[in-house]
Amino acid sequence: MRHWLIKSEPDVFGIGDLKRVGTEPWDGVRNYQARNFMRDDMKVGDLALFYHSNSTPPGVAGVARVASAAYPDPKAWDPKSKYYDEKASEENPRWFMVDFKFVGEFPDYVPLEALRADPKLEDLMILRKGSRLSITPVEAKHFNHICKLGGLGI
DNA sequence: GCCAACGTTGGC
DNA sequence: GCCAACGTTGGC
Repeated sequence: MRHWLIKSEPDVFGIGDLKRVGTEPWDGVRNYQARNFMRDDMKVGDLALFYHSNSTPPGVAGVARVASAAYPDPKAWDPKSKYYDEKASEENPRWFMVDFKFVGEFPDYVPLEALRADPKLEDLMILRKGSRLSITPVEAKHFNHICKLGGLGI
């Protein structure tokens, strides 16, 4: 099993929203690297850290599980959607997504500052300068360590 | 609101 | 294939 970190703005969709709805299609990803991770590498059952970006403070809020194989993102060919892409179509979808299922919310929110301060997380991808990728792979040891910081036993 | 860093687009 | 211009991300 692989581990991931997914970013979301809590003002738009946060861990509380995922808890409420249970399962959510992760649509709107419009970055090729992130798409490739979902389409080619994610497997049902993989676990992901749920990161709150653009929040005060930013940090990891909980855990989600990959709940579907990748499938085309229909918003890509919906002209009314803000995720519309004129080069995508049902025949040639271009953008893919998976569903995420709520696993748990951290009893102890882990702020970005705590991630940065932790020598064990030195090479975590999102801590690299200029890292903006919304979906990144995470090593199992890092995943487990962050869950521990969050007070969630998986 | 600022702005550094990055990805994408399109002219050439 | 280069690269300038542009748009976006996301911390601060």
